[in-house]
Amino acid sequence: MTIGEVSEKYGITTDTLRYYERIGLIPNVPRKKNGIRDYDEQACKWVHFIKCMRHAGVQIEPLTEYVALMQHEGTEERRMNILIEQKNKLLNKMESLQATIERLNRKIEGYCHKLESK
Amino acid sequence: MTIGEVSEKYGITTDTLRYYERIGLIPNVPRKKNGIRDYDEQACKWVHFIKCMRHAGVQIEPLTEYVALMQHEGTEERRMNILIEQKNKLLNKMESLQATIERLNRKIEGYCHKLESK
DNA sequence: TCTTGACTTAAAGTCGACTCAAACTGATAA
DNA sequence: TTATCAGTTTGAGTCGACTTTAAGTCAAGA
Repeated sequence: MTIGEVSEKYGITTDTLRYYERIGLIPNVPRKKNGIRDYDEQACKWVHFIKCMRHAGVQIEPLTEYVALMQHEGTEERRMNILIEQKNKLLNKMESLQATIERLNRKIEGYCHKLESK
Repeated sequence: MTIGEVSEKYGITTDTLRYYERIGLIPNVPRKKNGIRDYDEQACKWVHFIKCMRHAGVQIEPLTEYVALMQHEGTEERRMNILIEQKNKLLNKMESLQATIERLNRKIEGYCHKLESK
């Protein structure tokens, strides 16, 4: 799979894909003889994973750390801890998101009444 | 209330409070004769609202627009629309957050089993 | 009176995360 | 054969959201 196809498939620009690879977010992308990227299933899975995490707002740094650890055995516990920490951050976000949505709903309700009664 | 007290109360640096005011996020902050800010209840409410919204990731631009509209009557519908749009964005975020948390949970589960069985 | 500390402004700097530009290669279609 | 297109690299530029800095004012305490 070329970089263009991967870009299409996951909705990430080729620039960003190359950038991610450069900083160590997408490991082991195979190349053809001429140096052109030829994503295999593994690489695609990484792209998908990273896309998902970034979309939820997980920072790049913990992700690069996790990806780096994946290249070595015996790092399972550290990897898990990274995932747990990030999950907790997302849970906190969920809460404040929830609270804010409710707050917005109350405000919106208020406007509905005002506009109706005119 | 001085800017220092407001900063303390809401956990926002004085720098950020002044920045917010400059770009129109906190309207009508009263001043003493010597030009020093003296936040009243109204101003504090704005600070609280903005803090809450920013914390949930609402962008500054729609917030400045909303704040600006609040200075004029007859803009209720436009204000409401801004709030609705932002709420929908937050709902989308919630969904992808939810999905990502579940994904992380499954991965973490996997590591748990691996580590236990050692 | 001197110093300390909280306040003031406007402009420049920083940070994370891309995004674009320049200068290149190599394959294919008109 | 020319030009078009997808790909390559590295370094610089951009964007949103602050954050720091420089250069000052003002009031209170030692």
